[in-house]
Amino acid sequence: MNPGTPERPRLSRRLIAEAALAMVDRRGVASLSVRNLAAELGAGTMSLYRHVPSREAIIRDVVALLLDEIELTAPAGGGWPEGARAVARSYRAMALRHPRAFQLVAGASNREPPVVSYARRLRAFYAGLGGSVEAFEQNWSILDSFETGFLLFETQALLESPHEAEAMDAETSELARHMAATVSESAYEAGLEIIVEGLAARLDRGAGRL
Amino acid sequence: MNPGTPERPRLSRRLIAEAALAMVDRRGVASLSVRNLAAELGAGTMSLYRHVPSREAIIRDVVALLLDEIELTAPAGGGWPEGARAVARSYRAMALRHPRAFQLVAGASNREPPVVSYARRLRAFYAGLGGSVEAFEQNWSILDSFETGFLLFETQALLESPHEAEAMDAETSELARHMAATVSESAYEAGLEIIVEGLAARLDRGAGRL
DNA sequence: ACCTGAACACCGTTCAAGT
DNA sequence: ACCTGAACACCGTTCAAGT
Repeated sequence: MNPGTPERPRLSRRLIAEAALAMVDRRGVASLSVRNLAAELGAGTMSLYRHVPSREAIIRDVVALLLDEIELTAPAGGGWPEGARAVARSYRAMALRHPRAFQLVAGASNREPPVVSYARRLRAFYAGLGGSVEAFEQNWSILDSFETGFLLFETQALLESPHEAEAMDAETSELARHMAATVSESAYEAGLEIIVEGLAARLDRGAGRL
Repeated sequence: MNPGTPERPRLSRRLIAEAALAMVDRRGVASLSVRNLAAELGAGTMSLYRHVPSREAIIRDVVALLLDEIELTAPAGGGWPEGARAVARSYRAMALRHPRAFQLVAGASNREPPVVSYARRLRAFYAGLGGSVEAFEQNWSILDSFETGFLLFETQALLESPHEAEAMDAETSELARHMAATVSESAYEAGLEIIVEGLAARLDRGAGRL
């Protein structure tokens, strides 16, 4: 049992990613430094570089963890619109679980391996729903843009406590309050409905090709 | 005329913001350091702090410059839908002029003064169009989320040269190409049309309240 | 062979010394 | 009074010295 040695689990790329996500969730992206992370893991700074090539790679791994939390399941027989709604809700649930980390998802390039592999999962999911893969590929960016943009605003609003009305005049703080109130579950659902119905109508008219 | 002294214009908050935007446009957000910026302006690092309180404040000023580039004008008599389309196109034109800087706009909090004052301009613009200010406030986040999310993807795609297919297998690079192709002017117009029409239908049904 | 401390080239910002 | 260089407390990463 080697008593005296602390029971710290052995370093691995996965463990580093999980600790990084926990750190971002707790203290924000700015606090994620290789040095802080190593200290948190009880390791020397350079030991992390045995498992991971750079800070950027750690962030990519965090994005992969977050995208993996999105569940791709839908009620049977609902077709692609019901599938799109289910994914949108699972995406939002992930964002609200990780409001400080969500900006990493929004900022991730579509070229990064974790994003590409999420796109692959998503395509297979739509194919399994009986939808046209081609239609999915032509239109997913419209729905995804709305979801990502909305959740970026909503997670930001979530993190800003209302006590910040310090140096604001009455009209400004009223406007700020109004803006914060427009990002809500019902607004998300309303936008989702408009786009899903709009895309369905376009596809029915055979105008799905951009 | 004081010959021998270089004809460098005197430092000001505005000049610093403009130089910062130029630097981000040219070399990206990561390159924007107070030290680099001061060197570019031919000043000592600490001289900037006479005009601006922090790096974060400089970034806020850059966001203000970018939001000021969005033109709020619409063809007369078109009502709010025509106004929304005009703003959306002007927003996109700004984003494409500043693909590297756009992430600063997307990442800006709705609480920051430049964003609040842009919201104020926008509200006045819609009011002038004869639209209901209340309906605008209830629904702007849906349209704005789509636009911001889409432009975030499009500006990212714009900056990634296609030569990056290095370590990708054939299927992955094909998927990446597909994803990049879905962010285009016609996709933006399609999404815009779906949302504007959807919001118009909701408002006609009196369901504008979220 | 594997691990990691020291060192390098950067940061943003404080503060006191310079004019 | 105004300006700013030196210094402080950080970064990510390289590299060579340690085991």
